[in-house]
Amino acid sequence: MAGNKPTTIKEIARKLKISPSTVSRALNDHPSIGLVTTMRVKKMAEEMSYEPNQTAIFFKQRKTFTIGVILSKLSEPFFSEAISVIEHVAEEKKYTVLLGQSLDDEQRELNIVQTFKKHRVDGILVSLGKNTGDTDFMSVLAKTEIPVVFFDCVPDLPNVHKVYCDLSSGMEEAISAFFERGHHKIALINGPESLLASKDRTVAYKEALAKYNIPFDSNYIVNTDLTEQGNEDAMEKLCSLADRPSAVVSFNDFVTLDLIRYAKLRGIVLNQDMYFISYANYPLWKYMDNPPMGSIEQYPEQQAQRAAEILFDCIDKKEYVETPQEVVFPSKLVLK
Amino acid sequence: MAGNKPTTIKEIARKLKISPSTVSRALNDHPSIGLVTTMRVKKMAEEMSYEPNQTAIFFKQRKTFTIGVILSKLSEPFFSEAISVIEHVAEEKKYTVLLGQSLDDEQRELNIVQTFKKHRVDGILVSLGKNTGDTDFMSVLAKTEIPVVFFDCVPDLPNVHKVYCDLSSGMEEAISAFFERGHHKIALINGPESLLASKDRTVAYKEALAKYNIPFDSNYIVNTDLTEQGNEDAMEKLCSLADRPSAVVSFNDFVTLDLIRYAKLRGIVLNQDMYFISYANYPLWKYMDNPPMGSIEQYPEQQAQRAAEILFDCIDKKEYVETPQEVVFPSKLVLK
DNA sequence: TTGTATGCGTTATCAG
DNA sequence: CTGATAACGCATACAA
Repeated sequence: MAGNKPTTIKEIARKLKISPSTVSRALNDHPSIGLVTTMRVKKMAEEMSYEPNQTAIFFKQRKTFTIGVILSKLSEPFFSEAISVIEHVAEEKKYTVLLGQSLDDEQRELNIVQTFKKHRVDGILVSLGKNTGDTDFMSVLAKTEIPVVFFDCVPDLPNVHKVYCDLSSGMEEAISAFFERGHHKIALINGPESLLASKDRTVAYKEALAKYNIPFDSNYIVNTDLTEQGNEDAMEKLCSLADRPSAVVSFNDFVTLDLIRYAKLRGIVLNQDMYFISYANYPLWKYMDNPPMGSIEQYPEQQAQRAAEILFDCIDKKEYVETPQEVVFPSKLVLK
Repeated sequence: MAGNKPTTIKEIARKLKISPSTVSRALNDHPSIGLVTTMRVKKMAEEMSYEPNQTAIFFKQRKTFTIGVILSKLSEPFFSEAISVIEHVAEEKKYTVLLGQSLDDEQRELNIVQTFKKHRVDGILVSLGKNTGDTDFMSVLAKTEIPVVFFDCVPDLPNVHKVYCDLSSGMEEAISAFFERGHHKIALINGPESLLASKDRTVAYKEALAKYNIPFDSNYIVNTDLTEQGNEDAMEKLCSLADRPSAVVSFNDFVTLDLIRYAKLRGIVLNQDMYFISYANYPLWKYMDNPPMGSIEQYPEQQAQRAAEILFDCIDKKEYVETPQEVVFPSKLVLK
């Protein structure tokens, strides 16, 4: 734990009796520097355990080789998988990842962006919080030169880069799977109405019902605030209907966990009295004795991969990203 | 998306026909600057939408207000919980978090440290990878002035700050719980032998057995490499013993998931033919129809909280951290 | 092939 | 109270 100040280029130069610029160039393998000099410099740098001061370099180059990632929370497997991919892509590009969890709080989200701006990140990847009203957030972001790519939870705006999953294909497959098995009373337990993701599910649900000529019953859509209590309440509402549904598409796997648990309390037998399909396709079902009928894959890795690639192409000023990119993956039902 | 270069202090100064230093001071509420001037400057800064260039400030102040966090992987709830706490503490101190997942690969771990050093992070929090031999990693880290605090997976070294969970108390409680229920054939499915965490478990296991006068049988300790296959192999080994154990302490909850699954395939009835207790206390058991007997809580939040606090105290050069801190939380059995 | 000079944006020191 | 100047460490245009 010696108190040595870090070595600088100047010191190497002095020791070698050459100019700092030569040292700088040698260290950066500048072609105009003689091989011998280069070697000498590198050797000395090694000896003096020189470490370039990146803060100086960042400052000078107006680049930080850092990207910021904003997502709701890492405890959701979707995001922990996504960030792993992002980190991996970043690593290959010699970039580092600054992390910000919004916890679905819009104010936090705004703070994170401000912090990222201060830190002069070279780019930002965002999955919007579940309660984010587009407007404020976007206006803060718009005022910046920093390239931004949205993924998963994307704003309903043109002129931004976004990568997301089309929920409707999965919904269609879910309703189809239910229908084929004779279900006609199919409910939707949806997230908060304010949420774009919820709206999309509602639209997709109605469309899919229509496709199979199942009449839409507004009692069959209930909302949850995604808390345990909210999930149970939603389930209770459905169960107490005179015409109880035999199949449920739920907002996501976490919600379904609560639904199944609650159903059991109510004496409802899973995959007999009631069938479930939810979004996310989390790995947890594999270990359940009695998993729900299916889950809809939303491809976190692929989304993250594409989003990161687009972001880096923005940073590298590739031409094609001058027009807003919109990449849509179809979601896909996976039967359990 | 205007191509405006960010405003600088100089430009504000020029516009106001005063010197850059005055602007700087006004912006920082320096007491020696007149109220009027301060106001004028701030107003102009606002108008020109001035944003301080942090990279310049970092450079000058030799501080980045960034800490690096190295952990094995975020898909483990332990770490996603830990990082949330860390982020929270960092946020309060106006710090940002740089993320690095080692994925239990020592080479990656080393690269991450190098990157963090380059980025001149003000401090590093590390939970060592499961396969990390202390030596290399530590020597890289030792050569740095950057304060480091280890948590959870800590090196077996003095002279470093570390926060971790004492696995033996939980083990003792687990063996006790088994013993009270009449089990005498208690096995340990442990992680790789190379791992400190494994060694600790082995020691604790033997000690606890001794306490209850249960003779130690070396056949009752089997190792897994923590892959699904490894877990199944370990289980297979135990099951094929002439004197099959009736109770198992396993490395962690994820391993137990595989064990239970495999036990079922073998026709072994959970909580009847065989009982399980594992480390981690992940929230998943709540949703299982037939959970294992218990799980041992390792307090990710508390560990992360203390580790982060100590790190920031190092950064702030609090006196007490001049001597290496060692904080140990007891682990605790939670019956399901 | 190498050296010299300059500037990135900010703040601290010293003068006024 | 305010202004001029230097300095942080590095990269680069220009000179030699």
